[in-house]
Amino acid sequence: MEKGISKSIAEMIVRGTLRPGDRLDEQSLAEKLDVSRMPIREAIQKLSSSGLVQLRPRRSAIVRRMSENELSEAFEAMGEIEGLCASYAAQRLSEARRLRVKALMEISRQVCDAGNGPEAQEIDDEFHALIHSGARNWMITALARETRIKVSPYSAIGFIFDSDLIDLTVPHRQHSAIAEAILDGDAANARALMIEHVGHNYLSLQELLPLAQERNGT
Amino acid sequence: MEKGISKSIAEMIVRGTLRPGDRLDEQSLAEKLDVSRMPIREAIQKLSSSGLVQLRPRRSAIVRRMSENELSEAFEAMGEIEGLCASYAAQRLSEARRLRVKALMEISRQVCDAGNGPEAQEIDDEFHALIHSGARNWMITALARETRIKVSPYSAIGFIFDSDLIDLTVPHRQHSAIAEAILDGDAANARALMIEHVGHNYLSLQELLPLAQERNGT
DNA sequence: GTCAAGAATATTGTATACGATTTTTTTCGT
DNA sequence: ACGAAAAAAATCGTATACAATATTCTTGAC
Repeated sequence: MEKGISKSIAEMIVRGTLRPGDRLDEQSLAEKLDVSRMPIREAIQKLSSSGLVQLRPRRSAIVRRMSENELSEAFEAMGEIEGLCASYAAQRLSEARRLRVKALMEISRQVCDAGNGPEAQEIDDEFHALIHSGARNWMITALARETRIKVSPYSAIGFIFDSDLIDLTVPHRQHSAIAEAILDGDAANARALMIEHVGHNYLSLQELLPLAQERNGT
Repeated sequence: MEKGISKSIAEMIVRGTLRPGDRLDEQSLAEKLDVSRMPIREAIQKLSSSGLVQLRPRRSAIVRRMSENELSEAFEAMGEIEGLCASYAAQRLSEARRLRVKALMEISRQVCDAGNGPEAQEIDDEFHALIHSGARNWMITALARETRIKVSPYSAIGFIFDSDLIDLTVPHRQHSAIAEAILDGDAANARALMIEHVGHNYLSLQELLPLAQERNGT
């Protein structure tokens, strides 16, 4: 693990080990990852640019914390970006990726029937990543990925799919509809369905966030 | 200038003092900015995340260099993002910003008549920044700004408006049309015109880049 | 018992130092 | 004179050290 300090820290944030508002103490991180403070500092700088971490001069950096408004706007932005990806993908998806989309939806159906939450989580990740890269524009792909990462500390990752509160058939049906539009080459529909999908995720999150917070004691 | 090392370096890149492919030697930068290598290293890390700088393990970082394909896709992405901003701005622009847009277009007309290149450059910057923030979504605004920065080393900044090869009335007319659509609340039109505008900028750039390269000896 | 001020502690920001790796220069053989 | 190998120089990556600032703890007055 010589080469991945910022990734290690990013993972702690995305996985929820470090939660929004938590201080990133350089020394304890240095001890935990068994390097000196310098690599930690550089990693934190990088993470601040990627938006996961908030720098405060002369004080500890903290995990980025979003207000309700900011979170709302973040999801609005994510809807537009992912919608853009879906629209492009509908027009440009490679044959290899078309096949993968079809296979993924079949797997998704089975996982959904089995009620396997963690697996559904992974499928959701791959589905969106597939559409990001399917846009066939490295910068749009990068924007979509970065946007997802910024939201991830608040988003589903780690507990939404994990809980019994969610009906797995809902995201599955939405994914299916998006996949169908993309495979049909219906760009406008793919975009609209994706925006709706992201919006729905935001509503789910609003319901579940309070529960998660009381469970963790934020 | 105690607090702005990464900004200093970013400016050198955006202004063209450092050009794509140039090495970012830590020691010489440290001497030039009169600090030790540590702050320089951290600044470079930050810039790599923002996309201006390309990190190469165990070798000097260099100013990000884009292939023709990458540049083309970058402009495509920029068109979509700025188009999105224009679309949102058409629906949400605050009264203060509406007034500023009107004032800016009047100034633009005068500057255009006078043939003042550098001034036209500044107006272009403010016009786009105004639309970015006019979208009233901090994340979309941030995405648009970052995208512009990433492209800036290749983009107009520094020599397009400066040259006699460009007809200042073309961007002026395009800006006017965009402004009109936004002020009319015509989101679809505002987006379409903005995408066309960015596309036109890309075409101009393709004509001018070879000239700039031979002038600078890349 | 509570609040404030000052001392002690902890933490960040930068400099210097040194080992590791890469790049350049030199040297030697053909 | 040209090319390859080895030595020298330069440069990056990390550790340690120390100064500057923030935070916490202690002490004392009301």
